[in-house]
Amino acid sequence: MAASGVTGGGHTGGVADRRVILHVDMDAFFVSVELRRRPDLVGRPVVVGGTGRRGVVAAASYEARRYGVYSAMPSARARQLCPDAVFLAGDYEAYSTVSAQVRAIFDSVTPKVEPLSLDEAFLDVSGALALFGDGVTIGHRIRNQVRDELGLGCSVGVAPNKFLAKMASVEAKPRARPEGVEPGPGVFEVVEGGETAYLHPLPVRRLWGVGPSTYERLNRLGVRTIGDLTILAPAALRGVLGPAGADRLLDLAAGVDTRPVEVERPVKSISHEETFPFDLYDRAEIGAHLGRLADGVASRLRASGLGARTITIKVRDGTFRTVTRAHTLPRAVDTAPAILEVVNRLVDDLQLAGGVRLLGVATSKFSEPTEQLTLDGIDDSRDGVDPRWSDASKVIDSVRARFGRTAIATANALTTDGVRVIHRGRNPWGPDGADQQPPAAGSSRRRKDGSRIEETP
DNA sequence: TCTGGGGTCCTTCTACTC
DNA sequence: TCTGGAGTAGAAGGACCC
Repeated sequence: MAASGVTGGGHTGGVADRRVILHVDMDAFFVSVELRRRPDLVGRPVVVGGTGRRGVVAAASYEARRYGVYSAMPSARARQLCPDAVFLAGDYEAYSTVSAQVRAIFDSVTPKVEPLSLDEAFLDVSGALALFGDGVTIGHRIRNQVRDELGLGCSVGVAPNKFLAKMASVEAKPRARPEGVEPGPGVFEVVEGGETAYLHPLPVRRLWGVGPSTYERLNRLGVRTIGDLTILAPAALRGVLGPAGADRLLDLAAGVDTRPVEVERPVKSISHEETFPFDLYDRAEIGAHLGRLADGVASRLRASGLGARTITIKVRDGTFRTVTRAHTLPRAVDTAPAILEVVNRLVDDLQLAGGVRLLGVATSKFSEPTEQLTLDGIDDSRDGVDPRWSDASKVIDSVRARFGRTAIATANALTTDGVRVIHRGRNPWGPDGADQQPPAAGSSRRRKDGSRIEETP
């Protein structure tokens, strides 16, 4: 097993008051799950993600990364860089199942687990040191268990806080270079007292919260490394990044991060959005998609026992320009018609002219869905929406629980012909290959000048 | 060659109230 | 009655993360 990299001085304080945080990051998680089912692909460049036009890469095997393929890259670009790669559409359900199995291993070490996504999590193991040994020992224990029980690889960062643990897990990872894949140490520790010695020589881009835009602004100030940041006048940094952003970066550059590992974080927004393989021009078809998106969001709200006061729409046009519009209701709602009522009003106010590439519906400002008492009794009219929708929504939920998500749909989710139910795109990383057929004859595809494109099926 | 989906947090601007 | 300042909430967009 690979040795752990250790930097900095010794520990301060005894075991009882030491804070030891692990960041566990699965290695090329989605690809690794696929390779368990397709062992014939082991050692080959494999890419998981959106397979069609407008799709993006969700994960790339280390062999694919040698060619410069990385996640979030447009799939078309990935195909160019690595034409021999095997492209697979993602299987989100399978990844969720395996993620739960990984989570069970974490839970066997400590109850303080904060998942960040399907493939990574923070673990506060401060209370487990007496039982299992120090952080590095626990890191190796988890790696071995994940490999032996699930046949997957992961990398572990060990440090006194979340930020440093995350930085450390990057050091622990394998590296893909053009000449080959180099295995990483597997476990890497940043020891208390050695934070700045470790951090300061690193490029400032490695800091959490420094993306392309902030990096560009820091570059103009002459900041190249994390150490450069600490000798800059704080006022200059605040002028460029704002007080909150500047103070956060300065803390991180000093290795300071007091955020606890949060086992349960309250949800602040629930949304659905979708990019279409072809731009939409027809208001009725756009309305049908909005109905479906509103229905999906409402369904998730009810499953969480939440109601939302703020409804936000997101529209991206053919030129990739994105606009959002929001409206806050006096009371919280959780039914599709109540959400759709607001959504349609917001979309109509936009006065769409060109094609629509993406539509999104988001909800926020949560509380329990409210029923207001009036002189006549309970008023559940939800801003003009028939109160019986509340009961109908419960019926929809129970039918779907029994027969599956697509067993029932509201009339809103019908196309203009009133027959075909519009379903969600199958791949969360963009329209997949099966979505690539252009719209049928008589549908809404138009040229940029607005004239209709007639196509035969 | 075009650029996903689901989130969070922050900044700026505006409207409103006291 | 008018005006200005402070505080707050909402709206819109940007940036970032996985």
